[in-house]
Amino acid sequence: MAAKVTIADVARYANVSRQTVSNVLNSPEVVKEETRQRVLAAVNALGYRVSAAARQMRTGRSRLLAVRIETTQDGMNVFDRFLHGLTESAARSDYRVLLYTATDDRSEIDTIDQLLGEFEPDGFVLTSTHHGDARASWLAERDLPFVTFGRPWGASEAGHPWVDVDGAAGTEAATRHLLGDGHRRIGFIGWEAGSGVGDDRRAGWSRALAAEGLDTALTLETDGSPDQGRAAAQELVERGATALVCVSDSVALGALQVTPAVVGFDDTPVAAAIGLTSLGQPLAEAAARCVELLTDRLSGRPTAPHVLLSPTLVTRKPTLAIRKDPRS
Amino acid sequence: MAAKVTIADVARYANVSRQTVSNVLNSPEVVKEETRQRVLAAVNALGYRVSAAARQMRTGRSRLLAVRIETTQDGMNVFDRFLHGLTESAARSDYRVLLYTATDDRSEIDTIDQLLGEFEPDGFVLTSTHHGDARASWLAERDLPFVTFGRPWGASEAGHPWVDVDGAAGTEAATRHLLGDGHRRIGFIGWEAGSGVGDDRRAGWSRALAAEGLDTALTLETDGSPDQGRAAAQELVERGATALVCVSDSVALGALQVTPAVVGFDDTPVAAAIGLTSLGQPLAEAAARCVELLTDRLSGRPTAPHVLLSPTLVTRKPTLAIRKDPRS
DNA sequence: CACGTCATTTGGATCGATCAAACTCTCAGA
DNA sequence: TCTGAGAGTTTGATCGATCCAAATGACGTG
Repeated sequence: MAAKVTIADVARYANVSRQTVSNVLNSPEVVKEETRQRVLAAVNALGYRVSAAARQMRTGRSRLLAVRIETTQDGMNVFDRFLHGLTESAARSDYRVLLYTATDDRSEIDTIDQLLGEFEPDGFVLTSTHHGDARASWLAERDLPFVTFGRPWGASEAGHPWVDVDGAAGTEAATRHLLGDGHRRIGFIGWEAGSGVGDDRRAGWSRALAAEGLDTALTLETDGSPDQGRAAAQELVERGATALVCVSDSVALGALQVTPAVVGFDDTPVAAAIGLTSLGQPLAEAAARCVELLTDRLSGRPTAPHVLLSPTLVTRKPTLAIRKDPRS
Repeated sequence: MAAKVTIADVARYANVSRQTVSNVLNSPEVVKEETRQRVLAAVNALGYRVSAAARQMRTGRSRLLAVRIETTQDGMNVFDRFLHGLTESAARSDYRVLLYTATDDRSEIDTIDQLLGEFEPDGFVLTSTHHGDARASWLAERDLPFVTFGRPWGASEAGHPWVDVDGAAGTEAATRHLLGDGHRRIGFIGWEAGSGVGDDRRAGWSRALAAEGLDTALTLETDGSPDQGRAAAQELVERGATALVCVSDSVALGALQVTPAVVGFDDTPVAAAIGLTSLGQPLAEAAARCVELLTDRLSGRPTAPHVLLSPTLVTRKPTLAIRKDPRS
């Protein structure tokens, strides 16, 4: 294990003071070019790296962003790709991602509170925003830097930077795609009303149909499971639907057992596997924007209030469908 | 933003010295019970939390574990669940997980080197071990604490703690399961020889067949894609196979388009979605064991050299199969 | 009653960086 | 020649915890 190289070692090696080394790294413009070169050479020669702990102690900045890692449920989600993008974008701005877990809003707030005392992350990224999100208001009250991936769905939580993907635009595009294929009776399988994300996605579908003067009555609510998706699809088909737009790939998976003209949401690996047309979120970009909004705020730059990205329809032909006679 | 509470504040409040507060938290046995109570009360009253930075500065311990977040490829992997388990287990031992990305072994080593200089993680968790893994030897040479999830496949990399799931035991169980269903000609679709994981999984299959005196010639190598899985399945079925054990769910997905008697590996969401029987890894436990091995080593306790866990066969009935006439 | 022992508590130094303020030159202008 | 400004560099203090060595106090013993 190489001995720790401190700023004092570099200073000695380059025949300058500690402060000058610090200046070379943090405010190079105040240092004479010749000195700067000499110090940089010393830094390289010794393999010096600033100690995050020491720097944090003095400046109060940790260069850490904290993110909650979500529980995976049925695994048909999008979080892991977002997290990967976040880690990469953060690294590009010299930030690192610190993970934590929580079971609900309340425990997440407790964890955030604890982290603030111990590791003092410079910023937080919240995902899965929802109506009456206690986390956002908690952070906002304390004036702590954070971004949400997911817009604030309640009025009271507005006013913080966020990044989101335009679900309504997505389902609208999906519905138009089905209209283009000649479908006239297109249903929507959603979640229970009241979820911001779900309602938004339903709105896009109904907007597209309304624009054509078509029936927007063919919609049902589910708990999001494939089973309920299948049941809902069954009923909607009986009521005359020939195609279905779904609030998620999970629901779409069930629907696909009833009819092939189905569009899902999130473009999960499952969609790719079974040939389900689905709406893909630009997750790497969403993550990059989150980091951008946060780091702008952290370095005092003016920040965009929010960013709304568009999903992309990924069209596929179903390769798998319900097996009528399950053997083995 | 609540003002920072330091150990000195607590000391003043409880009418003791800083050191006594520190002792209450770190070596309670040297403090008189009554004092201990008084200090703890002060800690609660003020909401004191140790500053990780200050502690690290003095002790050299960061209470951080660093893990590389893998790229997701086709998303049919297991890493996100492992990572979640790791974060939870780490938190239970008062460690936090720090993420980083890397594109290959070399860049991962560079990143680790950099992290060591800056954030000084106390330990590392390496995943996706392989033959001639440069990362493990690099860390071992420097005597840095790390665990791998995945055993060391080369002789030279042995000697560090690891946690792994017994792939051979898994495929052996899967093969026996198929034998129990009456199959006699069971094929194996694997990866190119030379990958430790892949060879191990093939070995379990061949062991089970050999034990019954059956033919172990029905095996092919692929690049792991569903397409090649499908092609391999086609050929093996033509050569007489009635059932197939697969090295991954991805390959199995392709194989399932040829015959329904297929077993995959990893029990990914895709397997659940399409009703693919698959071998599930005990990821939460694997993660917990990784943390255990690491923290044991970090606190000087004797550590188990390694841990080998068994996968579980999750049997399902295919709900989806190849669609003969793809409409829409 | 002085003294050693043990349990408990304390003050000062320290980790490695940055802040704030002071210092040293050099050079232009009075 | 002296002064002042400005560029460039240095010194000392500080962030909040823990290490170390030493002080304090209670208690039993010869």
